[in-house]
Amino acid sequence: METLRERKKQRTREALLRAALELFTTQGYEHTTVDEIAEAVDVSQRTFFRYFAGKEDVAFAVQEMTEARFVEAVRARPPHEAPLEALRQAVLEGWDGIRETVESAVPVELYLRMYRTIESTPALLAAHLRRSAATEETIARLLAGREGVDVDADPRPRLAVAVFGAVIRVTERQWCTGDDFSLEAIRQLTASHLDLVDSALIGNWRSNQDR
Amino acid sequence: METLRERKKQRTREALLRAALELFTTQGYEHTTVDEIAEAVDVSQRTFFRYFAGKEDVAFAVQEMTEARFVEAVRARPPHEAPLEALRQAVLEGWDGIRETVESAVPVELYLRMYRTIESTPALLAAHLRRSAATEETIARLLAGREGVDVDADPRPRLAVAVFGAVIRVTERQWCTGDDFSLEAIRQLTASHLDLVDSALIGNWRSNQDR
DNA sequence: GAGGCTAGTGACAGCCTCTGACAATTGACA
DNA sequence: TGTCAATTGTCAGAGGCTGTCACTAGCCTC
Repeated sequence: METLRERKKQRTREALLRAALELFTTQGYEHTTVDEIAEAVDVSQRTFFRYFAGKEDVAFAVQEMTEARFVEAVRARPPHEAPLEALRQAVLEGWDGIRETVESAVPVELYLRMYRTIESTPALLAAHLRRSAATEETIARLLAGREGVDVDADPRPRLAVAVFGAVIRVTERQWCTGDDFSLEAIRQLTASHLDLVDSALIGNWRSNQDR
Repeated sequence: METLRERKKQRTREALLRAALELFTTQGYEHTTVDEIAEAVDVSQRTFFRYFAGKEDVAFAVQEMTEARFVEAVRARPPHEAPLEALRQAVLEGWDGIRETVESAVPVELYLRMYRTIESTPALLAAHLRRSAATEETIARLLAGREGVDVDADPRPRLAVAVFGAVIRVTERQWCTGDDFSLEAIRQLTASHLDLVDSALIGNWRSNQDR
């Protein structure tokens, strides 16, 4: 981003992104039109579509950054680590460094608000789940390669990653519907839920009601 | 469905459903317009929207029947059964009786084709995942009630159901991308994957490469 | 069995998302 | 400064979806 042109482009994109998230989180995704976003930044509607593939695309622009970071974190885990342990550490790392990951684009506070908007907007939740599925496929291939198994012949990598992803989704959902929207809260929930999986799968929930 | 009016309505709805699924599975979901579906049944576009909330809605009309059957199957499982065992039996029952569930609306063969179309169409896959999430919430409440725990205080019901759902999704995906589209194949895959979960979570995939 | 009532329908207009085509503008660079 | 290329605005249009309104066909009562 050296030339004036590139800087201008960067600024337009960022302005569109912030305006969009601000509008989405305040008046709702469905009740925000693309014209409105473009108008807020004072560009034509056509220009908006030159920067983002669609209304949905801009809603996930920041999530995309965090997902990429997560994949990289997994890739960077030591190879001797057990797959699920690597995933666990990678997510927790992700939450720890969420500020550095996100703040270059938008304030973390806006990111967290958007996170909740996604979860409470059917159309966005659907897109979020589809995106998660795609990420899971990436991770499954990553882990399979690391463990030296064929991802298409052995279903276990995909199964493990899918189970892990399921726990993450339960966590997200509980955080969004709870009342503590702090960063610490979701980090805590993530760790706690990952610890609970074994106990949950046993299914004898009545005996040890220590929670 | 006694009066002539009601029979006519029923026939129109069914005709729209079959025409839509036929078009979706042959020329693709995105490349099929609502006008086309309406035209195939010789009604106005407006009439289509009186029977179905939208293009997406008609694509899931049959899935909705099978999901309802699944929820009922879970509800009907003996109360002493462990949660995950109840879910396992319910899905397998679902596949066994899929003919009776579906055939009243469309041929099973069309249903299975649509299943694959959903999985390979991003927009439909997203909707499918969102719908699955909703079903999982229902099941979680069901199991929690059965086991006598509070679904909002104890995350384990939701965790268990989410893990189960994750396995089902991996199964669906593998079936759709495979080459054996038979009913028996998906039933077999379901059982096999459910058996593999424990082994997958251990994460030591290299040692016993018996699969 | 005639007439009123109502559900179902078609026709039309309009909003919103998204895309293609073309012209105008603005920065880059010699 | 003048030329070139990138960026943008304007216009047109398809497709999903909704509201409105008048009309028709089935149903119900007398």
